[in-house]
Amino acid sequence: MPELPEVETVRRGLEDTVVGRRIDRVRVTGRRSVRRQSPAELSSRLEGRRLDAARRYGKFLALGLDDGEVLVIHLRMSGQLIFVPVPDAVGQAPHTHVVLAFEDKSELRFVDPRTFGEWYVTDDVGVNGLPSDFSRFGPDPLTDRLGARVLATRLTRRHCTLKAALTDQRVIAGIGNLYADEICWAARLRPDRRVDTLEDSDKGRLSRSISRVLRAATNKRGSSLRDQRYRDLMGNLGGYQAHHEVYDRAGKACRRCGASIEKVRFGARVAYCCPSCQL
DNA sequence: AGCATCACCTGGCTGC
DNA sequence: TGCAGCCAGGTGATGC
Repeated sequence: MPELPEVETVRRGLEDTVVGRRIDRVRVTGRRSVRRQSPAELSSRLEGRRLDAARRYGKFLALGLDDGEVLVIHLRMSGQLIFVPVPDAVGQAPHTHVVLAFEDKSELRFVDPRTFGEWYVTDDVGVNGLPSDFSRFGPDPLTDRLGARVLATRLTRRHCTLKAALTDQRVIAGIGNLYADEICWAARLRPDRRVDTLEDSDKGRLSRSISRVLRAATNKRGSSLRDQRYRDLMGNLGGYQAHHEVYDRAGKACRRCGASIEKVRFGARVAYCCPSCQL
């Protein structure tokens, strides 16, 4: 499931491939991927436009068009973008729901088995080139500075668990299930710890861990899990899975203290953590 | 206001 | 072997 490091890897791929290309034809075949507007409307607002910029905020992609509008793409659980330079040579993968065909015949294809992912075009764009309603999200830890003081402010008057706060996009944008667990381990804090019990020193470690884990994962081009679902635009796997400390490591030894990693369940979600060195 | 729960969806896994 | 049933997981809506 793509989170910030995976989406950032895809964004960089988009910058290297489709930015600068003009859209010739849009094919929407899936029923659910375009739902805020009709597929016909989406197509007519895209066809003839040139892609001018590939931006990202949290887990959202925002592709700037040459008329000022923005194409927003969210991959959600299983969405994948594939760049195909020579379409005739490559058969279309199952669950391909949207295709942008460019004037030079190359294609950007959207594959999404679980159909949670979404595409829409909006003209409600701020000066940063992002949709105005993205202001409801918290800071993006890769592009905004998220120091201990800022983080502490964003966590005040909250009584939820640390993991719930980390994955709440209104608090911080871009963190999901996997990286929340990895960040908690790096900060030596339990994911089910109540945020109102955190000391200043905890928040300091937390802010450093958020930045460190997300940067390291982005440098490794994200994580591909056992299903190898996540791939970048060119079909390459990510490399950060080899560096996971807790995620999907139940029963294995903590590489910091040797204790057995636990899979703990709270609320409707599951989290992985070390019962010994996370407090 | 803020927190918890649910709906959305389907490939893949578990267990009988 | 076959199949039913469950699970994952981000976001937004709904309920409390």
